[in-house]
Amino acid sequence: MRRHYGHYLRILHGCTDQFLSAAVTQMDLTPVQSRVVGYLAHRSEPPCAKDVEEEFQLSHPTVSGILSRLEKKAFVEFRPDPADRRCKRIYVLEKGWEHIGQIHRIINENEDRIVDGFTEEEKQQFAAFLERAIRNMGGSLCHHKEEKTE
Amino acid sequence: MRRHYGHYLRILHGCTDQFLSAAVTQMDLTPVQSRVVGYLAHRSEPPCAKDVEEEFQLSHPTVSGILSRLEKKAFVEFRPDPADRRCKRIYVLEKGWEHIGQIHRIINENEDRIVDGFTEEEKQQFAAFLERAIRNMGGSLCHHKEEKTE
DNA sequence: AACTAACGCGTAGCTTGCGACATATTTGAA
DNA sequence: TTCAAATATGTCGCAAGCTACGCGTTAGTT
Repeated sequence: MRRHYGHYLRILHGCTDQFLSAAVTQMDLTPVQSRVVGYLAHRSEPPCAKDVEEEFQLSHPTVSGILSRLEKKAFVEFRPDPADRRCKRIYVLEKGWEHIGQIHRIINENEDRIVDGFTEEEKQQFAAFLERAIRNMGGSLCHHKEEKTE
Repeated sequence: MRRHYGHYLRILHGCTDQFLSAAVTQMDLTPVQSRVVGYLAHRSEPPCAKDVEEEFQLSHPTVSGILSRLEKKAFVEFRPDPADRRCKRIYVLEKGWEHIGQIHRIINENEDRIVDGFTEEEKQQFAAFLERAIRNMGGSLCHHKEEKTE
């Protein structure tokens, strides 16, 4: 029996994005923007654009656009790295910090919703399947070493 | 332990799209366009845009754009439905039929790659997890009643 | 028959995704 | 030291995703 993993993945990704969208628009953020702010905030060292690219497996023009829109809305700010003038370090500003708690809450609710009704074992299996599939497709996972906990 | 299903889904969707992209660009198609042509071709009745929206769970402006680009490239053609003047039926043209075999082959290869190394049972579980997650997020699956087999 | 609601589609304007090309900086090797 | 390669970013132009709005057609109600 032929299954449609790619088709399902496309649809599921769309649903989760829509769900996230509904919850973060009130903060003047889009789904990806909220994820990026969440990532930036949990890092102890202010990352540069390249780090965001790797974490989210996105191309640099994509990340560049997301960050510049976050800058325009005063969620983040760029400051040159004195040690390497090619990099621009990304600093989360007040407007970003204000919403961090809610952003994490919303993202966590979203995660819980995806696997609602799953047993703990099923959740573990699902995550493992996703990781295996990502590796099959040549993707990589930066292992997200929770530098800051809140 | 907190897991990152949404993050993983985003990345996995990106990887599969890239993989598909590399394989279908030679036919002058994008990943979504190839999936849509595949869908249109396996239907016995020429569907209208609304059917595509439901099958792919996409908004109508998105589908409208995809279809008009396929029309511009002469993969498909629109003809008014005499019974309902609101609808435009979508007909696959020669240029579309030429590539159908290869499109299905590429999509199937893609599916196989996603679950490479999975046992039959794991494949079944993975598909079931995806379906459950889609329903959790309010999505629906048109049950894809393979009208045409080739 | 008339009117309203639901439906299918079109368009505008935005964000997000990409490849391709260009620029400036850093690093490493000759 | 010098020069090439690798690195980080900028920008352009496109496809794909959305919401919000509008327009004509169909269907259902009275």
